[in-house]
Amino acid sequence: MHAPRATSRDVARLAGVAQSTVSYVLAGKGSISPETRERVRQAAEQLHYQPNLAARAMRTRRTGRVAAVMGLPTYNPAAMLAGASAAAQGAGYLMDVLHVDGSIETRSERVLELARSGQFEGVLSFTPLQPAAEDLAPTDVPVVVSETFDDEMHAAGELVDASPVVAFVEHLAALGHARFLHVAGPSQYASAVARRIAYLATVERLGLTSLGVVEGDWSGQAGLDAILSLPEDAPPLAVIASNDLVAVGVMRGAAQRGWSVPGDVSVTGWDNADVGPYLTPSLTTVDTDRAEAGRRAMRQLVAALRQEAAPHGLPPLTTIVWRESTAPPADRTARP
Amino acid sequence: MHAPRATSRDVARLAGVAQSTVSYVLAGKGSISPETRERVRQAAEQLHYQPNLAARAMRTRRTGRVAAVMGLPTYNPAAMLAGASAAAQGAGYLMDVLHVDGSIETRSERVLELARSGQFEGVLSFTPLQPAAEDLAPTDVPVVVSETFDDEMHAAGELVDASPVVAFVEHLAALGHARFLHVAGPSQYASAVARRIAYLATVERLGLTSLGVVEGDWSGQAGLDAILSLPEDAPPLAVIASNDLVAVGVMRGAAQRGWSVPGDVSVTGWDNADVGPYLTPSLTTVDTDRAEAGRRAMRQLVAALRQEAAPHGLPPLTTIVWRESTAPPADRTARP
DNA sequence: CTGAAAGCGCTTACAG
DNA sequence: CTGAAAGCGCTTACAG
Repeated sequence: MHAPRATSRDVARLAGVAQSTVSYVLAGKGSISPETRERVRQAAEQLHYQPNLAARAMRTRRTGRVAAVMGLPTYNPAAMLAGASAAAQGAGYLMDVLHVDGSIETRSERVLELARSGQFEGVLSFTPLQPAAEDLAPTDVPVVVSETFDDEMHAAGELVDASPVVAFVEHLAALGHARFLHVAGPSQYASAVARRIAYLATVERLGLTSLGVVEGDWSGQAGLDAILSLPEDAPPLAVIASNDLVAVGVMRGAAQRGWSVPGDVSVTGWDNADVGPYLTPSLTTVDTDRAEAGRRAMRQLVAALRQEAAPHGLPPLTTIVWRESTAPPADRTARP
Repeated sequence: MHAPRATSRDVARLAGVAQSTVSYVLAGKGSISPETRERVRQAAEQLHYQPNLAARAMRTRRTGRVAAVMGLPTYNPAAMLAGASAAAQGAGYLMDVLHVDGSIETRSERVLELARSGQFEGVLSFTPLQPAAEDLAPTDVPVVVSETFDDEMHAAGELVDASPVVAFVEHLAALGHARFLHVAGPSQYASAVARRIAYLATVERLGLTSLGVVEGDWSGQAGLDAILSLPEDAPPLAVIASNDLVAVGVMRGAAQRGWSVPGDVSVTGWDNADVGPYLTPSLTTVDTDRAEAGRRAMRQLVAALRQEAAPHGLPPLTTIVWRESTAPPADRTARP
C-alpha cells in the first residue's frame, strides 16, 4: 500500500542515468536529449518522486516560503489569509500561517526566531511587533508588519479607518438625529482610538450632542450595558457601535427598555457579519475588503523581498452598508 | 542594524572550538567541559545563533513539524486550531496550517504532495480526502483525516453529531409542540445528513407532525425562504435550523409574517455564535467544544506517528444551550 | 573531553 | 549531451 519516499537517486537508478541528470531534467535546465528526458520523467512519475524541499532549500538557500504571523485572531481572518496567500503564490512563494501570542515582546522574539530559522524567506506579521523587530532580523529575511492591524497610530491607517464614522454621524444628523452615543473598542487598539477621535470631532463640528463615549471590549455585553445605563429620557438617539456584535447588544438593550429600533434608537455596527441582513431590523454596518487587505499586505512583503518600493496611496478598503437599523428619529412627543 | 545569519561554524570560530562541539553543546549531548560549554553558549547568544532547520531536518530526517490542512473554513476555526496546536506542541511537534481548496481529488493530491515533500512528519486534515490518500502517502508520513469534519458517514461521528437534534425535538414536544420543520444543511455534509435522519426518526418515534425538511446552504437566506414559503396556518411550530445564521433567517421570516418568536415559532440554532445571547429573543443553540475537537484530532495524528492506538469512546463535544427562542406554543385560538 | 569526517538529498559549475 | 564532484549546515558515530 504505502509508498516509500523516492529520492532523485532512486529515479536515476530506475532511468539508468546519473543523479544529476534527474535534477537537470526536473528543473528543465541543462541540455538533455529528449529520450533521456522522457525516461527520467517516466521513472519519476512511476516512483511518485517529489524533491525533498529541505535538501533543495539547503542547497539553493531559497525556501520559496513566506510566513504569515497572526496574533489573536481578528474577526474571521479567513478572507484576509486567502488574499495574502493568493498574492504570495502569484509572486512564486508558498505561504504558511503561524499563530503567536503573548506580550508584544514575546511575539517579537518569536518572529525573530522564525526569521532566523532558515525556514522562511520573509515574514509578514498581522500582529503588532516592536519596531526593532524589523531591524533585528537577518539581512536577507525581510519582516513586514501589516499596517492594517497595527497598534501604532499611522496617519494613513487612522484616516482610512475612521472615515466611515464620519459618514455615519453626518448621515444620521441629516436624518434628524441630534443626540449620539459611541460604544468604543478598547483604547489599546489604534482603530478604536481613531474612531473615537473621529466620532468626537464630527459631533463637535456639526454642533450635535454626545451622551458620551463608553469604552467596551468588542462584546455584545458592552453594547447591552451601555444602553441599560442610559437615563430614561435618552431617546431619540443614534448609537455608533464598535462592531456588529456590540450593535446587537445595543439592540437587545433597547428592547429591554422598551425603546424601538430604529425609531427611538438608531444603531450602526462594523464588520458586516453574516447575520446583519437577517436581524430585525437589519443592521447598518461597515464592510471591509479583507481579501484585498491581505493582498496588499503580502505585496508589501514581496516588494521588500525584491527590494522594490511598495505601492502607495491606495483607495480605502471600507464601504458602508445602509440597512434598516438607521432611520429618522421617531416623534416621541406624539406618543401615547 | 541587520544581523547576518550565523551558522554553527561561526559560533565555533568565535568560541575557538570545533563545529561539532557547538552542535553537542546546543543539543545537550556528548561530554563537554563546563567551561567550553559556557564559551559556546555565550558565542551562540552573541551571534543570535539559531540552527538552520532545513539542514537539521535533512540530517536527522525529522522535521518536528506536522501540517494541519483545512478546506473551506469551518465557522471560526481559530479555537480548533489552537487546540490542535497545543496538542502538537505537547507532543514535541510544531504545527503549520495550510489551506487547500478545489475538488476532493485536487485536495487529496495536494495533501499527498505535502506528505512527500519531506517538510512534514505527519499531516492532519480537517477537510475530507479520498480514502486512498491515507494509503498513498509515504510509509513514514501518516495522513489522518479528522472524523469531526468527515464527509463520510462514520457511525461514531453520526451518533455524536445528531444527538442534540434528538434532544431538541424531545424537549420541544414536552413543551407542547406538535408541528416541526427542519431547515437542513446541504446533503454533501455528513453532519447535515445525520441530523436530518435524527430529526425524521425522532419526529416519527414521538408521533409528531413534520411540515417537511428543507435543504439549505447554511445561509440566513435559507432560513428566511423556508419560513416565507410556509402556509398561513403553519404556526404554532418548532423549527430546527442547521446553524445559528439559518435560525436568524427564520426569526426574520417569522417577523415578516407577523408570527411571534418563540410563541408562534420556536427555533433552535447550532454553533453558539457570539450574537446568540443578545438576539431578541436570545437563541437556543448547540455549543461545540472546538478546542477539544482540535486536540482530539491532533492526538490521533500523534498516535499514528508513535504507532500507538488512538484513544476511543470519548464523550460528545456538544452541549445544548437553552435560551429564549424555545418556549411552549402560544394559544392561537385565544387570539384577537 | 574534543575534533575530523561522513552523509542527509539536493543543485550546479565543470570536465569529459 | 552526460556524469563525477563539491557543498549547502547540520548531527553523530568514531578516533584520538
